[in-house]
Amino acid sequence: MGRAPCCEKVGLKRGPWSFEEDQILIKFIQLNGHSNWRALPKKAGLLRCGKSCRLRWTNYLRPDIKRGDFTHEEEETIINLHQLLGNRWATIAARLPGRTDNEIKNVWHTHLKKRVNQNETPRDQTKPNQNDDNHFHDQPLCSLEIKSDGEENVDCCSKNNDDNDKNVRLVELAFIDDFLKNLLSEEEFFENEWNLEKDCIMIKDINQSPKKVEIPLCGEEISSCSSSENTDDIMDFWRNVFMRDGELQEINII
DNA sequence: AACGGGTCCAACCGCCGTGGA
DNA sequence: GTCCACGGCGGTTGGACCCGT
Repeated sequence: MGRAPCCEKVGLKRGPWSFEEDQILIKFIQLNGHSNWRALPKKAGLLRCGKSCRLRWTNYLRPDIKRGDFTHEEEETIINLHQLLGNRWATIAARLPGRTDNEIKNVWHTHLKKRVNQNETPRDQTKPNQNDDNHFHDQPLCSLEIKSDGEENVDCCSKNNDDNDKNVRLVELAFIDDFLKNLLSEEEFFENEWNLEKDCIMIKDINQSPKKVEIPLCGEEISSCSSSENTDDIMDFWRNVFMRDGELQEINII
């Protein structure tokens, strides 16, 4: 017996959404939020399954969705991040406010993939796994050392950075997005300004100006961190990020 | 105008991770 | 520890649209 369907499909409408359905969904979410997608269609009076409602909202109806053609900068960002991250559309989308993973996935398959294939040089083709979506995982870009006394040291992107600083920078940015999203709400993440400093991320909270929060990038000494996160939390977070994303290639017990 | 092939993109499907009971 | 519900994600599909013949 197969897995039970995500929702009772009998009697539910499928296919393209009508204008009226869109309006019902928008109004309901504006009034009540979307804490429970499964229950939402029933409460809102929509003959759709919760998943369909969530998809419609996140990919089309959300007020912060940016419509229209991708800019050249956005396309370059997608190409660069895809080269590093593979088909992790949600992570790539996090670097492009207003763009959805679905949209990025579509633009990749319809435009960018062809362009990248056409622009490939013989030198690129000599690199191993160049065309493999997951080749990023073949490269140990980060390491975590756990010393015998319990002290840990996350060496962020310490490898492969002599020959490609740009790529390393992009990897850092991808990690930082995850990092900040873990700390901030979605609104804070997109509204607040943040900069990558030499040893830390500086976040300028626009709602509590001129407060700044410093978050160390690596396992270096934390001297001026005003965040509520303590060292252990930060180290745990980075370890979890690396473990989860598969980037952690080494755990050295010294 | 009609047809057929190619392209685009919204929507669906199924799997996975997570958190609560 | 196990089960289940749920949200999120990436892969895929199908229909609308475009364009050349």
